[in-house]
Amino acid sequence: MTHSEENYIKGIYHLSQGGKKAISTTALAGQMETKPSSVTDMVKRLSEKGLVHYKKYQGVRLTEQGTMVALKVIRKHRLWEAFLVEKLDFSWDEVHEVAEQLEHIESEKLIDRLDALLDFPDYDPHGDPIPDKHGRFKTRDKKLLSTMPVHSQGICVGVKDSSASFLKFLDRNHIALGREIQILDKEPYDHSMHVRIGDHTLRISHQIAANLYVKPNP
Amino acid sequence: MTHSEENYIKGIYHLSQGGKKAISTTALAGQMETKPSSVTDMVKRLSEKGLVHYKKYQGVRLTEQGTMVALKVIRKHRLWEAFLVEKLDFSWDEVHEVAEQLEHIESEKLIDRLDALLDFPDYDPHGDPIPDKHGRFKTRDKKLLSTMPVHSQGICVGVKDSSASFLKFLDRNHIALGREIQILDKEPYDHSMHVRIGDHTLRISHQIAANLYVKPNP
DNA sequence: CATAAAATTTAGGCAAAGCTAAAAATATGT
DNA sequence: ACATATTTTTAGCTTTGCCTAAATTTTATG
Repeated sequence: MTHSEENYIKGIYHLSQGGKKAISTTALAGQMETKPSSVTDMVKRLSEKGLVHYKKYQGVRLTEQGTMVALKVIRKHRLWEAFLVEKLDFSWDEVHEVAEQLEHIESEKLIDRLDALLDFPDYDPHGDPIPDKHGRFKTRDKKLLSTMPVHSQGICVGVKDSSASFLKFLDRNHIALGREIQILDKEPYDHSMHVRIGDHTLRISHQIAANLYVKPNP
Repeated sequence: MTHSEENYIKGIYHLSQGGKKAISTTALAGQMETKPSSVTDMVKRLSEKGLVHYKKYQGVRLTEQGTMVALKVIRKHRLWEAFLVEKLDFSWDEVHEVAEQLEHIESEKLIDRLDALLDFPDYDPHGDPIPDKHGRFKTRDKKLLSTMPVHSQGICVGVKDSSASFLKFLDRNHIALGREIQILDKEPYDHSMHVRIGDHTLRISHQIAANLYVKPNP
């Protein structure tokens, strides 16, 4: 498997999340930041290797085998992110780029030892689940902050957008995974909200609330 | 820089060790396990990028810039090897392949943090010096065991051949870096020798002795 | 339902990195 | 010194992965 092939597989997997319909060439081109014609080329190669189902003009879907490849790459990516944060003191907005490179290193032993070194973590620094070596992972009860009712509260457990700019915004506002968050008030007009994080409060736009996952308190 | 370019630069550096003469196309092809015609192609590219001096039929030499690139790749390679042994319990015969991949990861921060995590090691698991971030490294007083006189003794500090088979041989015979070694006797006929390692003795062929570095006791 | 718009594929090219076979330059041996 | 052997380069082809432009298929619209 080339790096490029692995990246396409991962791209298809991400676009497929929450829906098992075929992914369009254009959508995949968008994800991969490339041209549709390049996608067509690659998708044919992947199809010949049995990693995707592909019929002309019908879009693309991962095969069983392709899904396993995707989960392996994602496992590596997320374990490396955890390593960078836990062992090398990277901040959570710095890890993605480096993990994009590290995820292509081929060594089962390496990744299993890394897993052990980190004490078999279930989630990466952004709250995304880390598949185990068989591709299984824990899903957790979480909702976007924007979907929660006034006065409800919970624990911040993940981000939907993991861009550096969003993560830095969260840092500046003392919002970190594991923190308790409570919705004090919601503004119907623009859907902004007033929240309490730990012991101080702030106003949050809808865009922010729609990218932060919270595990609601029962 | 592509991985392939980095590998060629590293290959030229290794062949240049102990001698500043130009490296022949054939020699480099041997090192890179490729054909001379492929070497010619690559060497032209590297020359255009200012990484090597190259004149047709005259062989190739690293420029100042090329040498810095080589030292950076070697630094990464050796730091990763140290990491694999120290933190992930790899044995010294398992690290090379994985480090060949890891050495191409591009992130200054990553490599500096790794250096710190390992407490700024001077040598890798095979006893080779690790260049610092400016390309400087410590050389140490060492001789091949085969060149040392009868009754002399010293400490094992490195290997010339770091193939898995040689390293496994050393393991099986309780020869590890840091161990004291003493030459009890030399056989003039085949240059084999009788040595003491720690508190037991064994017979060693010339081929073994010619691949083990020892720091002689004064 | 015909036709325009959008999506997709094909065709043809390019650069990297390799290969083989042939040509050219250098080295070697008598 | 000259013929031969060896080394090195060139030329032309392959694959991967991308591109643009053109052709084709699907979809959407009046």
